Amino acid sequence: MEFNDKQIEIINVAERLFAEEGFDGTSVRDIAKKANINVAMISYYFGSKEKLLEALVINRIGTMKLRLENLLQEDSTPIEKIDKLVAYYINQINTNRSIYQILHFELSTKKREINTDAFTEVKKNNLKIMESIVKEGQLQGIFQHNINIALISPTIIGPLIYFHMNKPLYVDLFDLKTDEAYENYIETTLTQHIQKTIKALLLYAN
Amino acid sequence: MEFNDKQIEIINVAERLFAEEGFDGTSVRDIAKKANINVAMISYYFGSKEKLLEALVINRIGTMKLRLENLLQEDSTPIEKIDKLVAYYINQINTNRSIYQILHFELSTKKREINTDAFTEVKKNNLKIMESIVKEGQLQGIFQHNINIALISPTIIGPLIYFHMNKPLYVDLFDLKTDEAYENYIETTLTQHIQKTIKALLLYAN
DNA sequence: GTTTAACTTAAACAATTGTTTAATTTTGTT
DNA sequence: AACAAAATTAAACAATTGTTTAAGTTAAAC
Repeated sequence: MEFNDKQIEIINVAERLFAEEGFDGTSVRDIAKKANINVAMISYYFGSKEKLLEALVINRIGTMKLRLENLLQEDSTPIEKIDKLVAYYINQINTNRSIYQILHFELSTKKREINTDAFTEVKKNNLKIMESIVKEGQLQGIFQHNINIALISPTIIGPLIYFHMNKPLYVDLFDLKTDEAYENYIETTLTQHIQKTIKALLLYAN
Repeated sequence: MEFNDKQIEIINVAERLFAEEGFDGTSVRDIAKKANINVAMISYYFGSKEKLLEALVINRIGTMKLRLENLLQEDSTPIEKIDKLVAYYINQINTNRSIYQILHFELSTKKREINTDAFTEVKKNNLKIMESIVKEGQLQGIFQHNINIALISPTIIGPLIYFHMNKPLYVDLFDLKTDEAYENYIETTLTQHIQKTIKALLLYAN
């Protein structure tokens, strides 16, 4: 599906508003106003508000496909690969924060039936990559063997999501007065913490 | 604030619907119908839909206060305490799943301004308890020292929340056909994984 | 038994919702 | 310049929203 400039603008505005106010908390008139278009254009271009959500989801997931294959081909150690993978995950979620927020809400509620197969596919693909890295480390005798590989992704992404969910708390605890300080904390301290956690699990846990 | 039976029933129904459909996705008529009361009763008892949400939040957080002090007083090892704490966290979130779902959405969106100070307080209290356990372990020379204690809670709760968010994925991956199998997986395998993760972090990471 | 307060109801309220209509303007093609 | 298609608009639409009203019923106090 190809979108023209106006459609892209509508999608961008919708993404921001759906993430900030929720799908049901956003009216088509809100979107129209912020996108400087007439309300009717949403139905005209997308058919309905719900189909706009679909278009948004499909469009964003399409650009979300991880290109991690190069991580595998590099001749770095499994540990280095884990570090890179974690950093990549975190960066991925941070740069696509809005759509993750939207999708996670939609996944958790029974309200709408949006097709998240593509989202699931992305996750299953990530799992495969994780699997190959861990097994390589196990073959080399570095990583432990009793590892539930499918639970590693939640152990990486979960803390980040939870951190975002409780932004006010952590802004307070770590004195992150500006958005920049907040983002910086995630990129440095939180990323390192998660890397350390995953490596500890793979290297030492029994 | 004391509630009579009818008010409690309204709050219970509202909790379920707000969690399942979102606050904005739930109409007062939906609540009234499921609670077998007249719509006007909601305004009559709570003032407004939004104040019903407030009442719900306050009421639930009130019963959420952790009683973990006994964990500290017991003469068990720091490692045992960590295991117990993780299990307690997981149980806590599972038994209060709906209100957590609601609160986390409200925390992530700018839509409404609900007072989450009590929620923050619960978390800060949990952090204190975590701090005392970790420091005890460090004093005994068991736990590592370069630990960011405030990031341990996200490392426990995050994976669980993420697991719930992606229930369809994990039901598929682990073949959890019934709700019972799903709950059982969390109580056993996921809990153990998280315990293992935290212990690895505390014992071995550097 | 009467009075008062609390509860419950159906109906009405105005505002907002997503969507459609029909008319007009813009754009591109010949 | 003439035409057709696409884009844009304001207005209208029916439905749903949260809340209020005013009349009614029930329960408790005296």
